[in-house]
Amino acid sequence: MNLDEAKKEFIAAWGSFGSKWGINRTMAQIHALLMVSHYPLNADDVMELLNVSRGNTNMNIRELINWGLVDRVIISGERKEFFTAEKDIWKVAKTIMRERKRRELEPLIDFLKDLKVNEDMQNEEVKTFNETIKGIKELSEQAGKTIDTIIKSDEHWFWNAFLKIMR
Amino acid sequence: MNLDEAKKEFIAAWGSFGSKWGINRTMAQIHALLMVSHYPLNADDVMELLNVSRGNTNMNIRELINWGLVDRVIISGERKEFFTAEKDIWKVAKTIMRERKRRELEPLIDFLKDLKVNEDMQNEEVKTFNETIKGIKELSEQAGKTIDTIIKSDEHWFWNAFLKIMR
DNA sequence: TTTTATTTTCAAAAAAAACTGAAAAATTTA
DNA sequence: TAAATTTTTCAGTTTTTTTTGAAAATAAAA
Repeated sequence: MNLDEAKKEFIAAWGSFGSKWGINRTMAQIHALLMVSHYPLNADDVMELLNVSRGNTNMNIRELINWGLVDRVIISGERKEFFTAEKDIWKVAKTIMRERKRRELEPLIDFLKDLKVNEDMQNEEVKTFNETIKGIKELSEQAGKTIDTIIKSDEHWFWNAFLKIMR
Repeated sequence: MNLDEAKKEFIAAWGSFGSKWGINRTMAQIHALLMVSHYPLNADDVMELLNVSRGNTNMNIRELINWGLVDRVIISGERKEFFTAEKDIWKVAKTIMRERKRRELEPLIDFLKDLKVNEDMQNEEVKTFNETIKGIKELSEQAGKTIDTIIKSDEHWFWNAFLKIMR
């Protein structure tokens, strides 16, 4: 397989994988394109390579920047803005975990904190409900702590430690 | 807050949380409804409680059964089928991890195995590309192994072991 | 300042996903 | 067996999400 074919396939696969996890296809494809691009690209490059409009390109790049997955790059002598993405997948994974925690897990935990039935608390059904919610809240909190630990950790340290425990 | 209000809020929240992770809202809501229901429910119950059509109810329940998140229950004397969902969130989480691994992670790993540029392999750009892909493949494999370990493990053993390592 | 280049916005269009409801199929009871 | 009930299917509809493209805003150059 040659480089261009391989890149194309990777971009398509990353787009389809992302869309199964609630990330829109174009955003995932732009991310993939920048991850495998040796040089920073500008908006026109992205438009041409992925066949998407200027507006779409602009909005999804901005969103990727908000996620911390893409950075603006200044190239001297160039008037247009250029963009790059981190290539170290471990760092990428940490960024995604941090953001999903902040955007989705933490709001869920806050919501669950206030969700308790105070009436008729000796009723079996009420007890079960409160326990189910408590279980979800605790699992979410534990997941949040785990993410924090992973984010702070060095890749090799983390996996080695994990494998040791798991043995 | 009373039980019915709390259930309603939980169902709405679970639906919205699910849809951020690529699960359709109704499917997540049916799952939530069954998780907090003290008794098995039939299709008519679900239709009425969530205000959705019979077809929608049927398809999403089937999908939840495919995921292993909902079970059919036979109630003697009843002609209709009834449904329940596991209430232990740890078991639920393990089921979801196992299924997402099987449906999404493993296909990605298989795809990445075949994705290698063999032409011009001393070229810097080709080298970088192959390394990026290799990194993604290795992280995915590691994630897969971690999921396998979690699935096999007992909840308390897992968290205790994890906390010990992480300290 | 004016002109040119670039980026951003957003209403409208297109595409994708989800949902409905009634007919068909399957199952159970009589 | 036929009748009654329940479940499933899926073409058509609705809703939601994504995308376009042109105008407006911004920034840089002349």
